[in-house]
Amino acid sequence: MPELPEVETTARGLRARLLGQRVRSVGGVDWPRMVPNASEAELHETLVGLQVTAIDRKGKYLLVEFEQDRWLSVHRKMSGNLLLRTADAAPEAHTHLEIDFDDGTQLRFIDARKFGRVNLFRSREELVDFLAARLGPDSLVDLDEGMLAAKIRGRRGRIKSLLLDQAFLAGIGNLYADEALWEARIHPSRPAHSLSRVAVRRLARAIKQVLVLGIERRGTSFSSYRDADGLAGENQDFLNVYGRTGEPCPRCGTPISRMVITQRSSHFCPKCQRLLAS
DNA sequence: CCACGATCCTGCTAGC
DNA sequence: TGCTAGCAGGATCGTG
Repeated sequence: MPELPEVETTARGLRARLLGQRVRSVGGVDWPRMVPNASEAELHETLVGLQVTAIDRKGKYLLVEFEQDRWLSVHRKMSGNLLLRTADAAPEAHTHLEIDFDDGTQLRFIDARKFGRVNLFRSREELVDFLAARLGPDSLVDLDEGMLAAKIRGRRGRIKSLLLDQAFLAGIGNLYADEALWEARIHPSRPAHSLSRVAVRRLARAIKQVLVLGIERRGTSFSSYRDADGLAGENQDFLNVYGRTGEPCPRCGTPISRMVITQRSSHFCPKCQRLLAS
């Protein structure tokens, strides 16, 4: 599942190879639903001949800026990958969009589950409105203890649910939420407003830590995630709780528990992460 | 504000 | 071995 570290890793890979490249053609759209606001022909007509001027990330959205204030946003949801290949490389299954560049590089959007989405924007304002309607502050760039404390104030929902809410904080998904809560020793079901000031500080630091380490390890390849060059990350070798139900907590040895919160499995240590605690 | 359930998809796995 | 049922998950929308 691409979350912030996986999107950031991909953005870095694409930036190194695509900045300054000019679009030769856009095609391969075989599932129109994945591009809800443009047809393949519109994508091609809008982007052909334009240079890539920036690659950015906001939350889990990858953003590509072209000349003439044109933009693409890509959300990979669960199984989507963006891969750089040469145009004559062997085709890959589940490819739903191909962008060819002047130097022979081909950017492929590959997504077995077809949940991913690509959107075209014709101005920065359109893009900013789209993102503002969906995303809160970025959990890597904007997060600090004071901001988190202010946002948590008065929120009675479970802390795990809040961390998964992209309008609350953008970029955290199920895996990094579980890892951050374990690191901060906070039970995922704790009502957000019940966290002490010290606990909020631990959480802010833990979120930053798991995201930064995730990026240093080039993402978590738990299932299908690959970077722009098709390589797996390494963070899956360092997980403390996610997907480790029944295995010993690395801190105290207690078997890791699993429970469902907001329709999603949560992994935590029942001893280190008490429901009634500071 | 908050919880819950349904929806979208298909690869994978557990179980028979 | 071969089949099937169910799970996995991010975002969005509807209901209570």
